[in-house]
Amino acid sequence: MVVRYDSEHEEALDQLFRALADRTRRDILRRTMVGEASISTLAADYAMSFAAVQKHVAVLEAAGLVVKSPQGRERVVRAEPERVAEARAALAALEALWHHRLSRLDELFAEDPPSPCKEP
Amino acid sequence: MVVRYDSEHEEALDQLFRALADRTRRDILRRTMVGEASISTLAADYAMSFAAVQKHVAVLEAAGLVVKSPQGRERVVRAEPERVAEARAALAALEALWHHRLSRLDELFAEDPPSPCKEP
DNA sequence: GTAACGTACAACCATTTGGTTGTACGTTAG
DNA sequence: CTAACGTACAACCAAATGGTTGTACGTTAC
Repeated sequence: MVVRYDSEHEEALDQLFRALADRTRRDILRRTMVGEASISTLAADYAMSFAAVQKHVAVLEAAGLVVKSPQGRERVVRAEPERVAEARAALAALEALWHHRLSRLDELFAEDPPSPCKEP
Repeated sequence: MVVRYDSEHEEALDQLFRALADRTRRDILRRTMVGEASISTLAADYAMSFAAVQKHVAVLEAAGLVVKSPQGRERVVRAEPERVAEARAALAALEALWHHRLSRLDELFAEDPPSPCKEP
């Protein structure tokens, strides 16, 4: 386990979190979580050009958070919840370090009973 | 509950996820989760200038993921696990939409028993 | 067949980001 | 006291980001 932190995985996390760091993209993600929608349907609700929304969807797709599939003359977008779960797992791993730290502190207390911490 | 999505909260999430979208910053976060460290201690391990690391710490601090406190002639950095938890909660909320969708599908199956889906 | 729709993609622009170097300032060690 | 250390901050630069408009192309409706 000396691999430190796998560069590919880190790159994937960069993409994941960057994709999540935009409110329009998070909103698209929410909407496509609830149910799939075409790009133009999505675009209709934002105060920006169709092309801009198209780019946001592309960013989400590159991050694996969303998949586009052709359906008639439109492309239908649906969210990929597993990918969101991956991001969440990465955060959980971060928090785990904290808990590990706490348990190290516990160890100190446990291994050091001769410490005179009793009340007088 | 018509507030759609609170703009301030969304801005905070933008900052949070953007701060997390950089491997150096995630690494700093990991290290300061395990135990606090001075900025120069942190900087020593990266192939970039001290000022660059200083900026990364500033981004983490602005996102609330880390706090700096003066200690002698150095500034000691420690992580703020609650903030990571907030980001994780936001992702969990996203995933919850997916589960909600599944339960809606369940409702359909439950509410629509007369649907003639039997095999012939 | 033609018009309208939905999408893709290129070119362009302003702003932000991630990095650099250089300078200044407080604190501690010797 | 002075030198070295740790930090802050400004100015600058290249590249990425988030947006625009314009053009082209396949599909559907009529």
